[in-house]
Amino acid sequence: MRAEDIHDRILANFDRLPGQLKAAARRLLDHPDDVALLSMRELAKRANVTPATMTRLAQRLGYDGFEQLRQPYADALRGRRDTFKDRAEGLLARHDLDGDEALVADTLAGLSGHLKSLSAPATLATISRVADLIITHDRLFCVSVRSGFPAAYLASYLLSLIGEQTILIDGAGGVGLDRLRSLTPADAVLALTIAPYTSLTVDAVALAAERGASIVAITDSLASPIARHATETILVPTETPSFLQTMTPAFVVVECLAALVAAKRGKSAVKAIAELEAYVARFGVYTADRPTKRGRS
Amino acid sequence: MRAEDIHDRILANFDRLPGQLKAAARRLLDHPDDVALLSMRELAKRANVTPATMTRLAQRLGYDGFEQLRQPYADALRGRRDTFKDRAEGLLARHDLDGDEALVADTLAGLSGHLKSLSAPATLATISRVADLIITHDRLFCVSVRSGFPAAYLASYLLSLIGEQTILIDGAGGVGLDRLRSLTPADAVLALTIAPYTSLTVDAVALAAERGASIVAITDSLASPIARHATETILVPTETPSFLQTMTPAFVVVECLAALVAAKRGKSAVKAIAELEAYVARFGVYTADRPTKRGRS
DNA sequence: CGATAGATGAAACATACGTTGCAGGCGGCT
DNA sequence: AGCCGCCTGCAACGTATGTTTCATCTATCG
Repeated sequence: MRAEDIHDRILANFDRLPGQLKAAARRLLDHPDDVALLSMRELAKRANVTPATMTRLAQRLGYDGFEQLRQPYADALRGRRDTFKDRAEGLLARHDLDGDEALVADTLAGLSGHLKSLSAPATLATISRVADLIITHDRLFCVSVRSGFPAAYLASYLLSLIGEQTILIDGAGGVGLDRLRSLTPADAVLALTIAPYTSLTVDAVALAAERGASIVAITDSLASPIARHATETILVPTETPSFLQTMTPAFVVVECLAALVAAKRGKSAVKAIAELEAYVARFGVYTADRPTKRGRS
Repeated sequence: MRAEDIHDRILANFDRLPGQLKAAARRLLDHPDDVALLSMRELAKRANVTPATMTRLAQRLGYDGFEQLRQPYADALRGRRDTFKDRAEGLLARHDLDGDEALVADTLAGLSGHLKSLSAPATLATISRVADLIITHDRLFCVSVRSGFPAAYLASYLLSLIGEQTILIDGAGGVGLDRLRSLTPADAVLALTIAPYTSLTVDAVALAAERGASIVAITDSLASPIARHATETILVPTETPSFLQTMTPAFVVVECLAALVAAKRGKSAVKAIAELEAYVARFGVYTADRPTKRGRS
């Protein structure tokens, strides 16, 4: 039930309400923000009404008590962004109750909510700035290991595809951060880690900060050790109904960044792809078995 | 004093804060809405912290008590409500977004639609069957290169995390498909490629079919060369507003599979994670700078 | 007019709140 | 090693919360 529904319900019965309840109801309609942010007693005082009246209003509207009535107002203030909260009770229980498919459906619904939260104006603006930042720097070093590695790899892969100079740092072969030696202020670093934070990524950012390179942090909190050194920080949600965390929002951010850089580069990006494809085709990387002529990667 | 100022103040002192206060402060940074809408005790519980710690944090930041700290967060919430309402009214009128942000917003909207299409009953059922298939086989070989590689890596990483036997085949080091030599009908192969299809992946599937292994194909068409040999096929959409294709749906499918397998494995999955974390901690893979001492969110 | 059902306010109630004092524990310093 | 200082969890405190009870008041109808 949403706060607006409560308002509808109030208005439907408004004329039939006795005087004091009417005054109380009016207060809710006129100052919805107060409902979640003030105590019920304070609310009653401002409506010139006894505390008991507020409880009675809630009951008259069909709720057990005032607390139940308050909740929708709180949700409205949040912008109803937590999709997971109500179902985050254990994964195992859910599996027993509703079956596999319910778990998957919940996960998908939650991710959908996360994507929506990424389109908050502030995040959009940050992503756009980061795309510019990538374009205006010589090289982009992508750093991440473990769960964050797929996104870093994808950033490196896609941006290379469209002609950017990128270097993937994943600690493979035990070379650690050796490749960061050549960092200059003309370079940028894209670092990605969520709690628990990986040392390699954190060290890379610290080093990059020392060298004066620009730093883009994709992470889960402003308090993250990599966020505090970063030029730009993109915060990504990671909660799922399971105890595993999701990297999908980070992955999506990377895809958006690539699309944005491609758009800004325009024709030169398309040309870079065409060249690479021709180059790669000679080595038989791709099969001849293509479904139609439309596809490309 | 505004909530943002508080955040600045927190970040300025963050490194100097003792562990528990850090965990508490982190909660404020990451969930500012909760500060005004939840009780302090509830807030403390969610940060895995004693109620007293919250009071102490407020005092350390220069406030008399928690109530004083809460007020700015409440103000911020009231202020934002108006801007939210304004946006909700002209949501489709995205003209105010500049080109960059519109592109990102469109991409996100498209992905959101793709996620919804994944929750079609048929797809849900397939994913569930694949999870069972993984559990009932000895080992899982994850095969993919190029754009699909992140998803294959993630599958291998997550499933290993929860105790499954997985082997990642990515052609690194030029060893190609050598590791598939040991394939038996008791093994399963998770293969992933979209048009243009990569030879390595297609060859791997052909080989696996010969050997009688079970095959899960994540791909973009029933006509895909890997779909035709597959025991189970999961179709993923790949279109975006850009000329780049998206791997996000495939990535999401993998995360769902991992969650499902974890749920089916139950406690043994949790135990596997705990063991691995203890193991890995000895090598300093993770920094000490963790949000709480107990747990992952 | 008297009876009665509903509305109202005051006060009592159990509960949860935010805070504080205390004692144990850990790490850094001489 | 021994000391000191700072964290930290626990338990208790006084207070404010939301609810309920009860007595009083009001309005309506026979």
